[in-house]
Amino acid sequence: MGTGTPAQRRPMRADARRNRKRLLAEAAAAFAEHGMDFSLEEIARRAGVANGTLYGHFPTRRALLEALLGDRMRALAGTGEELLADPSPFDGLTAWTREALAHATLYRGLGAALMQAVENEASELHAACQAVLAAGDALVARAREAGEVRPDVTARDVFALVTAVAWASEQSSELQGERLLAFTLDGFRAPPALP
Amino acid sequence: MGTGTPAQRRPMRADARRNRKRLLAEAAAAFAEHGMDFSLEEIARRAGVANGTLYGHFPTRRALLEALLGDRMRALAGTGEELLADPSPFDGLTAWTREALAHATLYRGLGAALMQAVENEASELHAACQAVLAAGDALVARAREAGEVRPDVTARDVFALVTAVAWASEQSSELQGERLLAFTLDGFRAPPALP
DNA sequence: TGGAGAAGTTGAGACTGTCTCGATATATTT
DNA sequence: AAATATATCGAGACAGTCTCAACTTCTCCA
Repeated sequence: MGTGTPAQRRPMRADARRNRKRLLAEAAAAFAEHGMDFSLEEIARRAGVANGTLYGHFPTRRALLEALLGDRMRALAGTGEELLADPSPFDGLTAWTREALAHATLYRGLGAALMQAVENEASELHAACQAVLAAGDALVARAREAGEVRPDVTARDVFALVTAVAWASEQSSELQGERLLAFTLDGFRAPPALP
Repeated sequence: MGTGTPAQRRPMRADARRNRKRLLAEAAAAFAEHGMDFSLEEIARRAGVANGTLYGHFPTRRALLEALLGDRMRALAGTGEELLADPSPFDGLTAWTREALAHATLYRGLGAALMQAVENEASELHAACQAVLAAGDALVARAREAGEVRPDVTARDVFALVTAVAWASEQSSELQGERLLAFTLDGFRAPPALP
């Protein structure tokens, strides 16, 4: 039975691959429509497979959600790398956090999975998180060297706070999210040099 | 049947009051032990009442949780008022946020209810939230007048970000929470005056 | 090409949790 | 102590998650 990760010994059987794809597609649709609270049974039904098949591919609800999230994360890592080209390091970082906020807002409710994947090596998402952190690290390091952020800020801090802000703006409003992000970024900014 | 709020016409019947108290006590215990994921049925069983009785007092899981949270919130508002006596306005605010973080950490998982109660006037918690916001407002206003926080910071911003940080530290670690709170507070701090 | 065996699918049903409601019991009032 | 308002009871409807043994379909190799 599929483990969720690409099989190690042999490639997945053709029908299995097809079903997996359909399940993910339906899950994405349902998620976009109802947020976290969709029924797995319904996903299976809409994908035209039996209930048990879904569980074969994704043992838990979380596994399904995580598979869904993986692609997004990789995209975010990509954006981070592009933003290294931004002439202003701090602006680059700002733009990236804004992007991350948008991501997290789109995938409302999944922030928790994300935060835990960062720590948990066993998670399907861990690799994707590492990629995102690496991208963030590059941005933060560049801004630090330019003296634009406090020396003790890490990519992990940025990631955590942006995810937290996204969570908060889920609870209230997107506008509030923008506001909070602004304050947060100011907290990261280096105090003006004294000399 | 009890609505959750103290009855308006007559006082609650003696047995009802007793049961309500027991239910809350059991819920608090279960919550402390298992977090959000305890079964309402079990609460009823442990309180020695039938399932339906619980639902009579608290129509939804959320109602129960909110009732539980109310006391805490009032306590937090009280602490806020005391901290108005702190000689340094910013320190007072800092201490208050730390207190709030501890609260939110204790009541892990309830941040969402809190955030929504702020906005939602129909919520049982709304009044308690207002009290907290009022206390926060006083602290923020004092710090603002002393030129210690940015002029555009509101109590609501502080509340939202602290709750968000609490959420984040739930997902990873308490240590991380302290760190994030420090950055956050720096984001609220007024930039040093220029003249 | 065909058939053995691995890989995947199926769907009924066990289980758990939420919530409803008519019958029933208890407190309070007069 | 009867009348009435107020609560409680608990079986069961319903929905969701997840399991498993029987079955089907694919793949590979002779």
